[in-house]
Amino acid sequence: MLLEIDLSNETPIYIQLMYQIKKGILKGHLQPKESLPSVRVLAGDLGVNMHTVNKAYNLLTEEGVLTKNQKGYFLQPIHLRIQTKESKKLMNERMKELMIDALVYDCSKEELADWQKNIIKELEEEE
Amino acid sequence: MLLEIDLSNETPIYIQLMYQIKKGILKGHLQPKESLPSVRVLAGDLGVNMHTVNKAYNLLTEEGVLTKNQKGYFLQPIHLRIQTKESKKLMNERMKELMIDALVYDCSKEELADWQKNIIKELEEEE
DNA sequence: TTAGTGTTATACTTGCTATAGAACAAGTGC
DNA sequence: GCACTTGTTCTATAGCAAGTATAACACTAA
Repeated sequence: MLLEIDLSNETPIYIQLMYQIKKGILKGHLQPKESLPSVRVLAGDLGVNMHTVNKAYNLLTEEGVLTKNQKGYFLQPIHLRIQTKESKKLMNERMKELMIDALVYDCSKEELADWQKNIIKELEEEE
Repeated sequence: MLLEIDLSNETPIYIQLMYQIKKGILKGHLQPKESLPSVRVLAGDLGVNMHTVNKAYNLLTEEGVLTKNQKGYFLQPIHLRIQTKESKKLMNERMKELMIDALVYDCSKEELADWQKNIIKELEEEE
C-alpha cells in the first residue's frame, strides 16, 4: 500500500492518513485481516512523527475500521465495522452543512444528486 | 431573524454564525438586500465578542453571500452569489471525504442517495 | 537476551479561536 | 458643527489543538 501525505496541505496529517487508509480499504489495496505497518515504521517511511501515526491508527480503531493487540494494528472485517450513534450524528451534521453551502448557490436537487453520484463514480474508478 | 449560538458546541462560534445566517437565507427569513445587524449590535445580542461576528461577516462576504459598505453588511442578491473555483474545489473535497466515510461502512449507492434526499427535505421542512 | 510491538508521560513550538480594549475614518441625522 | 453609528485596524491575552521530540514501560516472539 502506498500512502501519500501532503505536508503543505492544511489538513492535519493524521486526518490525511486516516483517509488514505480508508481509500486503501475501499479499493481493496488492503486485504481483510491484513496487518498495518507499525507506527514507528510507517512514521519513518512518511517522515512524520510516531505519535501522529499512532493518533490516526487509534482514531480508526475507535471508528471500528481497525483492531489492535500487542502484535500491532489489523483491518477489521467489514461485517464488524459498526458505526456508533455518535459518529452517525456527526456524519449527518456534515451532510447537512454541505447541503446548506450548496443550496445557497441556488443548486437544484438534480444537480446535487448528480454531484454525489459523480463523486462515488470517481472513487470507484481511481486506479 | 433569530440566531442560535451554542457555546458548549465544539464548532467555532463564527462557523455556527455563518451557518445560521445561511439557513436564514434559505428559509427566506432574510430578504434580498436586507441589511444585517451591525457587528456590535449582534455581538451584544448574542453575548459574544465583536471580532467574532466580524469574522463571520467577512468570511460570508468573501464567499459572495454578503456585501458590505460603510453603512454595514447586506445580503447579496442570489444572482450575484458566485462560487470561486477554490470554494468549489473545497466543497468537492468535503463531499469526497463524506462519501469515503460512508462507503467504509458498506453503504449502498441507493442508501447514500436517499440520505442526501432526506437531508434536503429536512432543510426545506424546518419551520 | 534481543528486537519489535503498542503505551504512556512530559515538554516545547506553532497556529487558531475567542476575548478585550482602544483608536481611526467615513457616513448619517440633528 | 456635533453626536452617533458604521466598519477597520492594532495590540494583547488566554486556552486549546497539532505536531514534534525524547524517554521509559510492558508484552511478545525469535
